[in-house]
Amino acid sequence: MEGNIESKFKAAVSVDNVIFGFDNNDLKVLLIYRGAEPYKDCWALPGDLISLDQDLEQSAENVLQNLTGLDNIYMDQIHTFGRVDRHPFGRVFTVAYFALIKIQDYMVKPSSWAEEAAWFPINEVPELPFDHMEILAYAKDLLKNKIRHQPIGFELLPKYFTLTEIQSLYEAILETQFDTRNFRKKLLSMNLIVDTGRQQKEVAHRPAKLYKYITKRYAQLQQSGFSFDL
Amino acid sequence: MEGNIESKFKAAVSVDNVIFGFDNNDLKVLLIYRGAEPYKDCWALPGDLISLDQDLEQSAENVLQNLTGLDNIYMDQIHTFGRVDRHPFGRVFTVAYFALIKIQDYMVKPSSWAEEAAWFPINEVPELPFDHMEILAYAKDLLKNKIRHQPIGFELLPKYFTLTEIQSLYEAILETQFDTRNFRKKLLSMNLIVDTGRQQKEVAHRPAKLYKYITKRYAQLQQSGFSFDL
DNA sequence: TTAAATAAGTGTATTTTGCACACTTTGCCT
DNA sequence: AGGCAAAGTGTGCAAAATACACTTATTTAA
Repeated sequence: MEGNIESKFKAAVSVDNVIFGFDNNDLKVLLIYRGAEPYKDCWALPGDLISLDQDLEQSAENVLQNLTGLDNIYMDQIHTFGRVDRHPFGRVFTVAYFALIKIQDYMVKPSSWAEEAAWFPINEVPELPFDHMEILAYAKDLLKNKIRHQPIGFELLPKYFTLTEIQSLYEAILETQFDTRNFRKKLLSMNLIVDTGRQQKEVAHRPAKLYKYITKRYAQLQQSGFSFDL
Repeated sequence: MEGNIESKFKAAVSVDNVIFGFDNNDLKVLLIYRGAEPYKDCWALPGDLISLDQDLEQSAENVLQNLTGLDNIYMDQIHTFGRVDRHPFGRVFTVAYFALIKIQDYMVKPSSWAEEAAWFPINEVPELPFDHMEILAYAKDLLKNKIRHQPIGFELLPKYFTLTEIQSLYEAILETQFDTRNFRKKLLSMNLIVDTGRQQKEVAHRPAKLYKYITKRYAQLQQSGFSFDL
């Protein structure tokens, strides 16, 4: 390293993840219970300081991986927060990410938790430390916008899902109601999901057909100028 | 400061601005000619290291202000770049911003330049150092998406503009052609711009009407569930 | 076995929006 | 006065969005 950088410019940089899940018609966020200062014994967004030999993206993935044991997850950078006084121990910038996970995949192996963690319905999140409330607000907003223009809702659903499930996912996130017939017509006309021939089991009513999302299809369609919209 | 942060986490953070302008039917970017190492004597995005007592947003605004003398400019955070080896002198994260300026306002007082700077048409940008090419690509992309859903195109035009000007702005950024009649119909139906009664002067053909953008109107309409789309 | 309960699934008519398309007007210049 | 250059303007057709209500499949309890 030839021309070193003056220490008056040196700050810490962290990543914070807003991890979304969907379950029982509720959009949920995964929070951790802080075991160390500052803000010990508070619920907060999972995050970590970035060490100098780690790429930014990599750090965000590591936080997720350490917490959930999951890999190959949809993640997206949200925004970077850098108020001078946002951290009580010194100057810390934080780069916020969001991740969408299939909550069912995660629930089955909670033994991998490095720290105490819990899912909170998006409207029952406790007061969060630092500027995490602001980060969460940004994340919700981005999710709302993104889900209408990109087929990312499927990341929150199990591999096989019903049309009712995806509709209520959209309704939960966008905080609106859709007409069932119109919603289905539009969704199916995009040819991104297919009927698998399977059915729901063990429900106390007419079982719904199970569909799956065809990842490749979207990539193909995009070439031809197709744009997702719901 | 009670619990200090270990120095193994300390990196530098900079801001880099992608400053867009529109002139002569061309979308342009403002680049500076670097007078210092690294990459001395290269054209690059204007940027600066953030000092510890400065908020992130503030730093981005300062870079713009120092370069152009302009204030109250539309700016937006794009993305943060944090590859380990992106800077040859050490670990430097950079937060990229974009700014939209009325190029005419700027052109008249180039004396305020702190460094040598020049406008480059977006398709004639020279090879840029660091990951600035990647940053520029992100910025173009964001601009393309944003301009279709938010009335930010006006930030690139003079206070009074013609319908032809705004159409060619959209055509330049989106790299498409619009039908004049349909474009005008849609734009005018949003009630965001009004005919000022003024006219173009000193053109060798029928002078066009001059319109202006009503900032307040958009805020009002948003309340009523209106969404901008072009 | 039958009836009730629950959610799944399905079609049509109307309104709105998007899109294609070509000629006339205004003012300047020579 | 005639030519030039860009501004400005309306209609018809096709596609998409919206509003709207009943039938079907399965489980559970009488």
